[in-house]
Amino acid sequence: MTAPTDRPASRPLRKDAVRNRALLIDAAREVFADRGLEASLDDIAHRAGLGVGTAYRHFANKHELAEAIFAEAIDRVIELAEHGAEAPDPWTGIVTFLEGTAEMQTADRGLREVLMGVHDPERMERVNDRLSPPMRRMIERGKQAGQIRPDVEVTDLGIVVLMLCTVADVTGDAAPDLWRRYLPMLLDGLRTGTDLPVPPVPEDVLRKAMDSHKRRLAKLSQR
Amino acid sequence: MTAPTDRPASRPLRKDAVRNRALLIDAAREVFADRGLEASLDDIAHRAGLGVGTAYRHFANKHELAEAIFAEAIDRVIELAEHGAEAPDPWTGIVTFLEGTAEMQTADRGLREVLMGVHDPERMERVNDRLSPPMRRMIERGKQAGQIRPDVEVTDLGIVVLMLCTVADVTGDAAPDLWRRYLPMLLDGLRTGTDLPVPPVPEDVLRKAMDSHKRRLAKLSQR
Amino acid sequence: MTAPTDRPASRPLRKDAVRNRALLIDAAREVFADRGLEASLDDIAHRAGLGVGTAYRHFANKHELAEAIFAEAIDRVIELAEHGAEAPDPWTGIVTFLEGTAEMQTADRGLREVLMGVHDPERMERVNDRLSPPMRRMIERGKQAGQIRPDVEVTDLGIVVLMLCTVADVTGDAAPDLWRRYLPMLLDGLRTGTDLPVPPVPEDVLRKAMDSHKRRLAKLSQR
Amino acid sequence: MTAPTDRPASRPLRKDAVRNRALLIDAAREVFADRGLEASLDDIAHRAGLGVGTAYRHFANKHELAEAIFAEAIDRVIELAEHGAEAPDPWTGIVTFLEGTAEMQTADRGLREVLMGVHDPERMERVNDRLSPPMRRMIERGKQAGQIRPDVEVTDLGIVVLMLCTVADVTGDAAPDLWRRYLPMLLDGLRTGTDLPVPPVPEDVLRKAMDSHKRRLAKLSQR
DNA sequence: TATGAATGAGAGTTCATTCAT
DNA sequence: AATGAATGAACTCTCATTCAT
Repeated sequence: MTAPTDRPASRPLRKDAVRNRALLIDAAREVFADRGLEASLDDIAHRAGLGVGTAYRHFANKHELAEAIFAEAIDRVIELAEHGAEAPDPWTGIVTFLEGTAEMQTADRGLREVLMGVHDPERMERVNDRLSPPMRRMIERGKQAGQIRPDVEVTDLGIVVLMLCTVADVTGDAAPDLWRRYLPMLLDGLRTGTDLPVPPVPEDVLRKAMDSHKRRLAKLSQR
Repeated sequence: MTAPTDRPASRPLRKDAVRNRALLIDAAREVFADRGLEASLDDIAHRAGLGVGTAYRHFANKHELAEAIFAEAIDRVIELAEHGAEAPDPWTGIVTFLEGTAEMQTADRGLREVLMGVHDPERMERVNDRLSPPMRRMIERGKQAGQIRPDVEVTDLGIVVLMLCTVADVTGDAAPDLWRRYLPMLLDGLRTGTDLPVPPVPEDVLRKAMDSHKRRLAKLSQR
Repeated sequence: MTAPTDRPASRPLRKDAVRNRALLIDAAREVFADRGLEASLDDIAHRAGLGVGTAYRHFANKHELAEAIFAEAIDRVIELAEHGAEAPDPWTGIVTFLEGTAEMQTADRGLREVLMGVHDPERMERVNDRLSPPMRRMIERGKQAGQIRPDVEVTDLGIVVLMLCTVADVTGDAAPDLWRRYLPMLLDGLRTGTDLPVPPVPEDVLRKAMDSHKRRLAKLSQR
Repeated sequence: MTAPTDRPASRPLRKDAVRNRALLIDAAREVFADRGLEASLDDIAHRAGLGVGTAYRHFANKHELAEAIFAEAIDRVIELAEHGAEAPDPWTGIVTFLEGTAEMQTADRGLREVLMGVHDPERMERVNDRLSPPMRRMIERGKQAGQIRPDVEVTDLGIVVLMLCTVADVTGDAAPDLWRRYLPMLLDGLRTGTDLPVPPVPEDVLRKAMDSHKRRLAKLSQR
């Protein structure tokens, strides 16, 4: 019997177990921040002052640990999207969403990697399932308000985030705010600008593409 | 070292070595393109029809092999930059450079990864030394022609490439041309657009940042 | 040890313990029957609705738990032997004993494995101490009645059971009754048949042999 | 690239590699003999004075190593069957086959385990494919000569071997010849004897049964 | 010089057993 | 007394790198 990750609400976990789970998550955050998702569970466990087995009691595998760490962050990203979709002014909503997302990812390399895909594809699918609707709404509302060009699609929003994410990923601590320099460029692209020569990716195609991208990267963290 | 400098008629050995080096690089390109930088040296050597040992005669490391590939590709990127810097119309030069670079990276996953940074920082340094001047010229000429906004810097060009590169990396075979959709956005950003709220990164800062980024990623290939 | 010997009205605790012991044995039987002796104690405990720790309160080892099961089953086997030894017709007694034993083992994979030796040798010793006398009596009576050839020994009976047991073990659910096909062969062997070219094993030799056999197999369950 | 087990005849393996392969096989034989098939590859490699990696260069996994060790022995068992099938007197052929097989298994615990099924089911399948025809011929010829009762089937022969094998497995070194005592019993069963109350297993059913038996046991050696 | 065999650290994972709650 | 969290050794397998042939 493994991976109690989603215990439906059964027994509320012993006090020391709670503490150790927290220790593990803290340690994982630190270690992942230091050395990225390729760090070994052994290292994480020992940084937490615990044995490997304990890590495996709490998380079925590395994947789940990473998930646990970033679940919360992902929740907040989704919240950001939902807020963005409900903002009084659609355009402001989009800008706020993109800024917020980029800010979060700037602050946390682990999160960046996770959102860029070094992760379990299936769980990612679910994340996308939650992220798509508000993003779609943002776009729709922007179009209706004449703020977004008609040929923009949901996937464009995702790609924009991705590009900003890359900037943050590369500049890292050295220039943590550089992405802000490119945000307006991309916003302009969404809003006006010259014609876009290539049509957007259909959403399912993008998902599949990202899946295989992730699957590849995932091997790294799985080992 | 046996009778080194001057082997009158028996240079064929040298030729063999050259051929093997080429075979290795080709094989590495193929294998990396297929399976990314996590492919094993064994696989690469065998794809080249050689033994692992031979690979190690030519390259001290998996690192160096990747570098070699990088080197060749970078040579072509630098050529592209130099052509771009000499184009009759500065703006066209820039566009052509960016398109060419992105095209190259689209075609080869390994190259993408390598250019995105899984690499030896020092060699990268030298690459930048060669890439900077033409890129700087492109920008300067563009500014003089009034085609590029005055606050754009060399580093911006690099970042733009990086962002396009990410698009290609994620969409992969599923939508190999999608990056073209975002190129105009970013070109617009370079040309006109709203103000850029954050100043560009000084070049040395970016270099350092990318260095550490690379160092982190490099661990993957080192294993 | 708190106020041990004499707890006047509060014996319920003791009752609980008895119940839990039974629960564990039942669960172990089921799980072992399903998945063999390689099942984990965790699984068994949970099937019993108890914690692992509780299992360890009752049984020092996975060993001992298996023993406990063995013990109960062996009790029944011994009963079978005793009945067989007292049957009005000696031959019928033997046949009934062999059939009954084989039937029991057919029904329960765990029991089969346990009786085939994955077990603590010392406890086994004691089992043999109890099993030998009735088996010996069966043989003696059979000989006196002229139903059993004179050179048959107690150990032969054990070996015959073992052979039938193997048949059941291998055919499993696919042909749970196949062993019945071979029982008459072996019965014939006990009764008449050509000369047996090799003398029977002295009982102590067989015991030692089985001991080491068991010791080897026991490692499997010890892990 | 792994498991050169069946290299078609490519390069003939380096001299030291041949030596090490032999060392590994010897070590495996010893270790398996000592501690059974559950011994770890690590242990075997070190007993051979080699690193684990070397073991994995020669054999894709534990299975293949065991196979390699017993491949030869299995070949000899099959030869025995083929000789048995061609003996001038059918009955003598059968007896010789059974005796020979039992003798071989008596001498080698590892072989016993392998033939009893602690092994890769698929390869076992192939063994059976080679063993069935001669065994079938033995039976057919025996029946035609009136030496074998008409309701005996190929599977019976296999089961008989199995039973003898068990005897040898349990008595081990203590009474290595005891199985000979039971061979005549079973031979009588094949030849005359009382009616067999249960029909023989169809061959495919037995195979499936043994497969699942093996699969279960295989887990032990696979870990 | 080229080869590929050998190495061994290291990764992920499991589970019998102990021990704090 | 019962629980289940913690432990860590053990196991299989991979791969960058070295070195004998």
